[in-house]
Amino acid sequence: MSNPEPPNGDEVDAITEAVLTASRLLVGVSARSVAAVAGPITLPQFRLLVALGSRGPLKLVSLAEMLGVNPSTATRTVDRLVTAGWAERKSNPDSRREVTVGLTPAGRDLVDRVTDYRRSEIAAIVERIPHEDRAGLVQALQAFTEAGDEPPPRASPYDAGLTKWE
Amino acid sequence: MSNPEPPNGDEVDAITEAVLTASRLLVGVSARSVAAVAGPITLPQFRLLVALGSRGPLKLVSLAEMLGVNPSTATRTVDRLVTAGWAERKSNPDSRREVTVGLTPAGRDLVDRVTDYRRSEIAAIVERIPHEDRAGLVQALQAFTEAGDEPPPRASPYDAGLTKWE
DNA sequence: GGGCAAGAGTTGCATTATGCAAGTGTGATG
DNA sequence: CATCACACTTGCATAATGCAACTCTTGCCC
Repeated sequence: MSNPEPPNGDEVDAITEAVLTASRLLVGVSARSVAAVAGPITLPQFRLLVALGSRGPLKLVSLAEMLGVNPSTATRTVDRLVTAGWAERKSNPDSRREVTVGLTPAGRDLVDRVTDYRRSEIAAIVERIPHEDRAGLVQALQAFTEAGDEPPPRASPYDAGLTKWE
Repeated sequence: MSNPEPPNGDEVDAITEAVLTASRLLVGVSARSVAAVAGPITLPQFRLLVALGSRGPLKLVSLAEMLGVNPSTATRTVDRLVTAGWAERKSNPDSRREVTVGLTPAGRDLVDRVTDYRRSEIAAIVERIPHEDRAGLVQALQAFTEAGDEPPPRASPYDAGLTKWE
């Protein structure tokens, strides 16, 4: 609010709108990637697998916290994933009141396939960007990401672009 | 795959990763915005309101199509929104088999508040970006958005950054 | 050691979200 | 007017969720 540059608010507004628009596109890519690859699974189930994939085996409460859901919900979602063969419960020898949940090979494979698909979708878009426009993109996006990562110091439950909401 | 530039695949990879990272951040912003403003409402309900807000009153089938859900789901979600006072059913005088659904003032207000909140969240991030990095951002994002908008010719059910998944 | 509070997970209960299939009107067509 | 396609709606079954109550374990204090 006290910058030497003349056009400040306007610049911020322009960037904000551009980001908002790009945001919609990216969210769509995430959505289609899960739908395309992870056929029979539901989204909440997939989110749980992603959490396990990025953070390794977790105890149930931590998992619920990461996903922002009630432990009871996590319990039952894990039940279904175990039945489907994508996750497994392991009893913790150090603390018998804790249950550790991990991915099975099939679960890890599913997560990898979706991530690969999403990466390829984004790459396909990037390849259509004119070369002269590409230069600033990496730097600009990194600056944006850095600016956005700082204030919300909490851990990211938003990995894989999948949140409880969108 | 037949470009004169030497570093091509690498460049694409770098941009892809940058986009993927930014994507997670943006998705988190969307999520928090809804959660912060739209207290009692559920996400599927809010998505429906957003669809109505951006496309105006719609008949039920169109609405379901936009949201990517079964018409029966749309019917029942509309039921709840009507009960809550955010949406209203209007019979179409031209075709008695169609039902037009629109926002009530309260519904429109809710959608506006969430959108404003999200815009302010993004603006807050943008303001933390160093000036020298801002220059390329608008152009880069626009190029990205344009590149991404072309091939998927379908209408955007992803408005408001809210999809059926994430 | 006994007892108690806190923590971890599960289960009961109620509501919402969803898809598929079947049923009810309505419109368009020949 | 008979029929077929469309636009919902409703029945049915399963998943997702939160809250509250309950069972075990652990940790801690006396």
